[in-house]
Amino acid sequence: MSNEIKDLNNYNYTSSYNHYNINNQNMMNLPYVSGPSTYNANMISSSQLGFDLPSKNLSPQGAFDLGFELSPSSSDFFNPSIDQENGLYNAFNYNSSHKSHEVVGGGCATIKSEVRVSVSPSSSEADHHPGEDSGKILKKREAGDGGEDDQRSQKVVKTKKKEEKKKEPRVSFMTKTEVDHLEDGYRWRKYGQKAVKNSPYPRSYYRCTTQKCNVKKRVERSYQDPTVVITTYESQHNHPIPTNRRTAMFSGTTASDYNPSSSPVFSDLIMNTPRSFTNDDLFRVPYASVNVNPNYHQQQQQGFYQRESEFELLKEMFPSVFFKQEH
DNA sequence: CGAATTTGACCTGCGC
DNA sequence: GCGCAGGTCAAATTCG
Repeated sequence: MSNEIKDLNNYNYTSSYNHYNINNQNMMNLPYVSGPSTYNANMISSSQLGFDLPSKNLSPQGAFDLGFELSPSSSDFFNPSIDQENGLYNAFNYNSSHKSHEVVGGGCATIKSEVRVSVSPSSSEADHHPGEDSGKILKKREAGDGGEDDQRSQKVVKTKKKEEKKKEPRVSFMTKTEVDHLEDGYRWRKYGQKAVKNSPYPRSYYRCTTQKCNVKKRVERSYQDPTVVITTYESQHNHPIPTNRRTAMFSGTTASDYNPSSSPVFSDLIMNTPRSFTNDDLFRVPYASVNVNPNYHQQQQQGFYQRESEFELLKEMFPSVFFKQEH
């Protein structure tokens, strides 16, 4: 079975693939996860994010079930038929030229999927503490009132912010979809939208609507391939998926079923991310990616920041991915 | 009518 | 210091 997955995902292409640079942002060297997905009744009931794990760790079930709900009529995933020599660029070309709308009317169809994941320990904008936003607001309001005490407290806040910023984990996914905002089981409120430089597509900012949950996500479309949506999650959910979620995730997974160690919905990736990323050694550069592809891993061992520990880190980042495989 | 989205203004960090 | 870009706020608007 794992061989099947291998074939489906063209594991061979990974070496060049992993160096794909999207949007000229710092999300380069994105490790990716890929695998066949199953659409079932308008929902991914069993999507395999085939982390390129050592095959012994990769169960036929796939790395985990991807918790996105995708409208079959409006989305598809990366087609993993990649030119090995030219990497993902060719993947994009491939997709645009082949119009991979092999999707997926009614019933059930298995398609190939590909999602990239980037893990970052830092963020440009952190606000993982409830008070942070309010602090900002405070600043804003106080700017009008003035006051030296205010300015002093602002400085303190600023310093604290800086320290906190560095610890916020980020996870980025690249998904080939026509839907900008992918359902992941949680409830999000859009709080902003900005034009992105060099891109015709705006970036949308969402915040988890659950009280005291400070998870944010950014959604933007790649200007290089408009069919690719880059979703970046920041921080960790501190709550299960909302119970009354109309779009409860596959196989009836709801909050009542919630079990961080066993319900491998996409959201768990966030939820189970480590408490913090304080190990700067693991991340010497912003967005240093963790690539768990075995080939890539071997190839990059002589690199600067590809180390064994990164594999371990990813394990920690995605426990539901790794530990599920073990049995 | 409450919740969610839109959107212009504002804040912050960074490079020059 | 200035300008730019990213990120956030919050009033206005739209939606269900």
